[in-house]
Amino acid sequence: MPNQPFLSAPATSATVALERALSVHKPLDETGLAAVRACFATSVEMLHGPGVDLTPEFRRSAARLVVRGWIARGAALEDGRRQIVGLHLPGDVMAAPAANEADLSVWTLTDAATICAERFWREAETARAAGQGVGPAWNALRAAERTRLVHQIVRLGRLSAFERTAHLLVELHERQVRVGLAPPGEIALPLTQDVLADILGLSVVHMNRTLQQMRRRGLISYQGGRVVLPDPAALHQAGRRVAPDGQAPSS
Amino acid sequence: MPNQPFLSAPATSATVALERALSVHKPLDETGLAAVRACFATSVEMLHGPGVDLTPEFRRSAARLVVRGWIARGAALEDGRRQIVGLHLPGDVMAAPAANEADLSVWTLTDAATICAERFWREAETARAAGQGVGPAWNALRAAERTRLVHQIVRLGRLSAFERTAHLLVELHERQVRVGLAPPGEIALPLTQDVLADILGLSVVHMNRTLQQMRRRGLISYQGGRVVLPDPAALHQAGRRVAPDGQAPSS
DNA sequence: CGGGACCTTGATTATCTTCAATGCTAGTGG
DNA sequence: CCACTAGCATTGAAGATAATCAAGGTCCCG
Repeated sequence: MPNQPFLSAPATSATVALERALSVHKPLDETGLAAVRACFATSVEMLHGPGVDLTPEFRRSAARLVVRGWIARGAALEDGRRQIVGLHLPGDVMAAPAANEADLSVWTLTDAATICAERFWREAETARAAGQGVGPAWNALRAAERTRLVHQIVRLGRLSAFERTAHLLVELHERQVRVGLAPPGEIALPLTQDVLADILGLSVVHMNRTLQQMRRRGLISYQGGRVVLPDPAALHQAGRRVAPDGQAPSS
Repeated sequence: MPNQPFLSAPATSATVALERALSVHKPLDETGLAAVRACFATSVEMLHGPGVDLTPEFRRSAARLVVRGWIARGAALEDGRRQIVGLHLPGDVMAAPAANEADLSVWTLTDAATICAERFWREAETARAAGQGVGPAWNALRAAERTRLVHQIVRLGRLSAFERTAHLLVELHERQVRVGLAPPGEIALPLTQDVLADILGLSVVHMNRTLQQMRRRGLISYQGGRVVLPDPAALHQAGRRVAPDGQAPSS
């Protein structure tokens, strides 16, 4: 259990995922591309094992780019309950939990690699205020992050366990397909049901049963951290309607 | 039911609440004060009745300052379910729902007055990127808004109805006391239990019973839109622990 | 007085949690 | 190679929490 981060080779291509994410809004030209890369030129990738608290990293840099792996941001209550607020995927720029979010922490869910993004953050924010360069794209990324928070609230507040699950999977699907992390109809999901439960505000047991229900209905199938969505549209529909407790088709 | 907004006198002092909110971080000097006021000098206050959708207003201006009244931002599902994502109080600057938040809407909960804040928004964002003028204060306000979203997620995901209610009340209390909207130990709460239920992801019936429970335990008392908190610390505690179903002390 | 908005109550049902096992698989050390 | 363990998925049973359904009740207002 490597609690101690390792250093890795200086990474010039570590920004590939970020470049893709920014390009979703509008493809970056050569100048923009170079500017983004320059922000990470002197930085060194840091490797983290799974289940590692990233708070120490954030003490040194207030923003980090996810190069590889899945990272969770969430709160842990005194009595052991845990709520994951959002997920960070490769290409995401994570801000350190703010001072008024002292109860929040950020930790790795899988093996992961991150890199300091303070310089990029500053430059992107400036560009945003000016509406120049990566500004609009960066703005779109930040807006998408906020929208995900809002969706999380609606999920937890008003959707049933079944709907929540479908809704989350659809969101992850769109998010991954958009930046090329997964082909259409598939999701990379290297998460235990335990973690999924903490995202969706459910108990592990109920999470398990809900996933079984979705499999029985043929909405999903999965193995080894890879989820297949035979009919994304149907799943999308399931995320916005109350799911009647239908009979299992098998015998 | 005035669905049509009225115009009111040009408002120079409409920014009082905003000035207070900004000053929480660091008192504004004369220059800063003047700069803020200048952003609203030529604007006209707009009056809205309760229960009015503000989407049309946002079509004309992407940001509005709440001068008076309570405003909700939330999503309505096709089948009638409704989840309020956040509340806007006097002094808040509301951004129009983003393009990727098409399912979101903003509506008044009480009589309200708003004013266009596009110019202020632009200037504040510039100041923020530069770290000058109202930049830091504006940054703090925006961070606080994000923190409230996060808290909302934790509430809905992992707190019981009782805890949720306590947690929300504590948050509203701190928020109002900070900007002088309520004296310590009190909260202005001009909301129906129906609306509270839509904030906390509960049914109206259960909302009602939960509030009764809190009253029976002496944690709150209220009448006419004004909640009294005899012991804010106890309420705060109630927001972070599972509430055992104790007996009512009366009789 | 009637109507509407809101609060309250009781009874019933559904959803979800908790508790307690069991099984499976991969990794580990003998 | 095999017992041994740890982490994860799964299952059944029981219980808690919250939703739903269906009435009343109160207050205010036209």
